[in-house]
Amino acid sequence: MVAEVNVMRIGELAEATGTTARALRHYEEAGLISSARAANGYRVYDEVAAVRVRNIRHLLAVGLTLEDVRHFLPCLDGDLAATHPSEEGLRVAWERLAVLNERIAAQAEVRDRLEAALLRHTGGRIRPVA
Amino acid sequence: MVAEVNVMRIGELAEATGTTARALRHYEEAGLISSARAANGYRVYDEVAAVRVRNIRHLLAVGLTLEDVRHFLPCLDGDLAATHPSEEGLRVAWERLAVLNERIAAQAEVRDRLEAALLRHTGGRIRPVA
DNA sequence: TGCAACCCTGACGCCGGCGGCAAGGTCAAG
DNA sequence: CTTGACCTTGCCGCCGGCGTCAGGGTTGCA
Repeated sequence: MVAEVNVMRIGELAEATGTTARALRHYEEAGLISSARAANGYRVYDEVAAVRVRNIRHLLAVGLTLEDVRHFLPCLDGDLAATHPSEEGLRVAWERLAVLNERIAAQAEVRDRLEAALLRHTGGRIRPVA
Repeated sequence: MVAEVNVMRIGELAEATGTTARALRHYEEAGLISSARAANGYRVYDEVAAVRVRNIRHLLAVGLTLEDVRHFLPCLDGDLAATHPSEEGLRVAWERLAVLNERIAAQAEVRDRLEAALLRHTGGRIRPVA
């Protein structure tokens, strides 16, 4: 018997993965997911797509960009946590980590300057935030 | 005797303050600086403008936005470090500091997640950044 | 006289991940 | 038949601080 796969449309997939139809179309436009089409033109997905989207969302949530995620294409359909990521993926992720670190450091430096200036102007007395 | 003030055009002011003519027009458009006009339509500035622009740049450099700087308008023409800033200015600056802190914290959280994920995938061995 | 170096206004581009609207087509339920 | 909930493509908006054209005018100097 051929098991009928759990066919879903974009709205269902969005709800199942905690995102929106708009975002899913965006991921498709970015080349991260693909879709079959029903006779009426509607996008049709199977349950593997849900895994894929959840993996994409996970990678985005840890600070990667859509461009970065593209390098993870080969391992998006499995269990990301269990899968041994490709050298490519690791390299991209480490680079992204470095970028995040730089960005955070730059902002922290700015923050420190502002804080120092405020402390000078308040004579060192601590001032409430709001 | 009426001391002739050091009249300068936008290019000179830009160079004197370490910025660009485009930025100065932008500040003017944002209502942060004003300019007199020569007969030919060129913007004309005095040396007070240079102080003002340097103060603006300083505030931007410590993380304020152009919108924030607007609240400092009354004290932009003097020595910012020596001037006692207005309650208004202090309030805005403390709020901005809070915003910066939140933003940095959010990004740091993301960074930590990515780092943790990478450390898991490399078995805890430390991996070089580049 | 002609050129280079200034200046002007107005307007689009950028970066990223979508949100949201317009202007439709599709389909099941009542 | 109609309503309403879905779906489609396409495109502008956002946030911020400008960069960078385009398409002009103005000036000093050789």
